[in-house]
Amino acid sequence: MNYSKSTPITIADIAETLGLSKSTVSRVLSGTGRIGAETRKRVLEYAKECGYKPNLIAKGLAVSKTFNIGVVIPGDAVQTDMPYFQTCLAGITEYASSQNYDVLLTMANGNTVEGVERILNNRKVDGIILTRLLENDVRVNLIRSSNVPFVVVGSSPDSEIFQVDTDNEKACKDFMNVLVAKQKKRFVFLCGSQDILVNRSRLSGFLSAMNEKNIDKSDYVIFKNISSNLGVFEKLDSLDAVQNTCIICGDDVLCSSALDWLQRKGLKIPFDVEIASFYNSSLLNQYMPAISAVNINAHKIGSKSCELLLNVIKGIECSTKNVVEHEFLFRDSTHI
Amino acid sequence: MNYSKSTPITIADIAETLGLSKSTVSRVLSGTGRIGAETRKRVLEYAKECGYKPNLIAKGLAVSKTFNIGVVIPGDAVQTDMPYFQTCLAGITEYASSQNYDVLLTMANGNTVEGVERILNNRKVDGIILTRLLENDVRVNLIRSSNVPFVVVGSSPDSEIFQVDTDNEKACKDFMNVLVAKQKKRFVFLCGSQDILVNRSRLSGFLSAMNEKNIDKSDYVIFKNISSNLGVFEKLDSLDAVQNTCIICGDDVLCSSALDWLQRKGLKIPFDVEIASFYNSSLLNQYMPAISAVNINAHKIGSKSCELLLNVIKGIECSTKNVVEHEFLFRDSTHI
DNA sequence: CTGAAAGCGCTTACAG
DNA sequence: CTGAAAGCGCTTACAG
Repeated sequence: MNYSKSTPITIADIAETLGLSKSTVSRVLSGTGRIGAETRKRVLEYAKECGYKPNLIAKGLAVSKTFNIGVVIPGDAVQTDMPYFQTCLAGITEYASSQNYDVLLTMANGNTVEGVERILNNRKVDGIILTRLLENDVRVNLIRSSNVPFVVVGSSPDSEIFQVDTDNEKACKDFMNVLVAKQKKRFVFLCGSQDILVNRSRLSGFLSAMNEKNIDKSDYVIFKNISSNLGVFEKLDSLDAVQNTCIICGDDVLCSSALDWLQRKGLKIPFDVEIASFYNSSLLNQYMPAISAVNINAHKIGSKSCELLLNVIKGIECSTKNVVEHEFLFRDSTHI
Repeated sequence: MNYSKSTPITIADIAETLGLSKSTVSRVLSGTGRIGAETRKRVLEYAKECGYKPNLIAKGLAVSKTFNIGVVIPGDAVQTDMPYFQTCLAGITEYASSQNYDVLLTMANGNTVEGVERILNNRKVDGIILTRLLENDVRVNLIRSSNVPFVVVGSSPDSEIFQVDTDNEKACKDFMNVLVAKQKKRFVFLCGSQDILVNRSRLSGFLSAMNEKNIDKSDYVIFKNISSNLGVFEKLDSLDAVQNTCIICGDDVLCSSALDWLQRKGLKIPFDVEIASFYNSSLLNQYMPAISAVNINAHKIGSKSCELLLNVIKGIECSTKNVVEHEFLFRDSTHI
């Protein structure tokens, strides 16, 4: 009965060898209730000595908690989104561990409930983080009706949903304002599908800056709903002159394509044309010269969302909108 | 006491309303022990009717299981590795759910024990999948001494470690054999760091094919330990003639760089030079023409490793080496 | 075939 | 400040 490996030590063991009751041992170990200084010391010392580790499952059963949070990430993330979600996930797991919580992972393909349903039925989590909200997301209804607390990574117009995101509109606007202030070039804005919320925000941000700075409509052109490499090529080919312009890319995929196009044309950055992106991911890391971009702190978005969730779980009053700061990277691809 | 939301129904509830003992209800619900047909029917029907869901935590406490597996993925995976691990993870989670298991995720940066230690201390998993083995991996010692079953995604010389992987050497050898049989070109092999096991295997595979087919040493050249874009450029620049060669890339990053170089030089694939990669990931998806490559089934590696782990946990005798089949994609970048 | 009881490892009123 | 007891929701010998 002494194989420490096969039978981890329990509170009962400690109580017995110390001649105390389980209640007392439990209380000092969980730091609750008033305990004699001497007793506390003995228990603490012995617990450390024998390497006692509480059984969280048992504790959970007793207090109706799991000390797990469920995280659902898109299983069908295209290559581009992945670095974002992966970094987010890193932020989440790090914060979770710091609070002695573990992460139960579910991958959901599209607007599918299975994974979330499982996690809910199995009752193995105290709360859920949803990392990509969809239009009419069936999963939020499901989670809601289960009464399990949840937060969303991203933005939702639903003001009752706890959410954390970057203020993309403001970020893009401010970024453009800096650019506009420092130079007089023609802007070409390449933007992705307007079905995606973040692309809309970026477009709004761009436009706000143009309006605020009174940029003449003839001094910028916007291409939206671009969805592919070829789309970018096509749009850029359609320009009468590209010299002396600054290409603004809605995200780093579009930016890669644009860079590809520039290279084929033999145009030099930033001399012939300047270029910048509204999202900086590792996709852009390789490029020389370095690309100016808005830098979104995915890691922090992750940890913040975890912190928020844990607070909601604890019943702490939380604000529903949470924004994490972005930063600007003005590098060699622009004259700033 | 009737708020179905706040208090999920338990076995005790069922037993009471059916006038049975908890034991009996438990037995029919878990399908163990002999039960009267009539009783079984009543219980099953009522359970379904009231939407009974077993509390896995409680069950786990009773039977000393968690119905969770821990998966540790590299937190510092560079962009290239990520699609591989992400796909693997998808395979793991899918198989796990099919067996009513959940996945506890840990991200480990490099040869770090923290995450694994947590997962072990918290005793929330029945087994662990390690998705990137390192030289002298401290984590395997840790896991071993904890007696928690584990399997590794990848290959290890340690024959006591349960592992699942593609047979990279064989894959590359066979791939080259096909290429050699169909054409007479000069081969240029670009290979990554020889500190990484998989790169060694690929090199061996390449060499085996060369030897087996009696290719003269003057008909191929090998560049190893290439670690960057520039490395590739440098090596390729050093060639006296590149026309009429077939470039074999050790992985898809090297391949991207090579493609980049070819484009800059204005060389046309497959007319001026052919090219193929020993690993096909989404990185290569974009290219026109499509790149011939060895296709590694990461999803299957994931699901297989999960299946293996679950079998090991059950105490089923398992073989320690497990290989999952690869396939060849001969596409337009080669004349096959 | 079914039930009463003890147990998994913890917590927490309730007494004292 | 400490302990005996009941409980979290399940399982499983042990009887019958």
